[in-house]
Amino acid sequence: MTKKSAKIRCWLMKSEPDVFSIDDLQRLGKTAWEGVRNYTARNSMRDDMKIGDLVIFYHSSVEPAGAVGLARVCSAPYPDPTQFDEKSEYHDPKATREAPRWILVDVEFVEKWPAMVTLQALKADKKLKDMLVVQKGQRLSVQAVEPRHFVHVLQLAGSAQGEAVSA
DNA sequence: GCCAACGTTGGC
DNA sequence: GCCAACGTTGGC
Repeated sequence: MTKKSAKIRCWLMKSEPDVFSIDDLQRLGKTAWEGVRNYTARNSMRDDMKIGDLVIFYHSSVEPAGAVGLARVCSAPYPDPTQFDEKSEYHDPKATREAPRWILVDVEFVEKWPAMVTLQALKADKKLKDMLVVQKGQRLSVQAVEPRHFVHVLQLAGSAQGEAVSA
């Protein structure tokens, strides 16, 4: 194992499929990851994400919940335009264009998996017991994923990218 | 729909 | 700067 693999940046991003699903991303090709209103999640997008980083797309608040595909970061961070939009449900009256509060990145579609890897399956896998998404009570919507966890999830999913990422 | 866990706000 | 109250997330 070389140090190179440790430098792979991997993420997991949650979305409620009723609001925005992997199918929506596939159809659009890419999207601005609007509406994140949590500072930890924002900081990840603002400070740590780089163009080309791979993202597990996760469907939350749905039965069953789980990982459904792969996306890729495809922009530098920039202010979430919805914070300035009074008509948006994501409007933030405390944000100004001079001092934006909420920063996002664009993500592009990579692949949809043949079947969801359910949260239940993630929780049942001993290799993933330290993965953030399976921890009780955790609800961070943008989270870093350790490469060993990332690769394993892709293997469970039968991802076409799995081989390339682990190589 | 319930509610545990967590994050944010605001009074002090 | 503490912490109670409140609002939200998200699994179940």
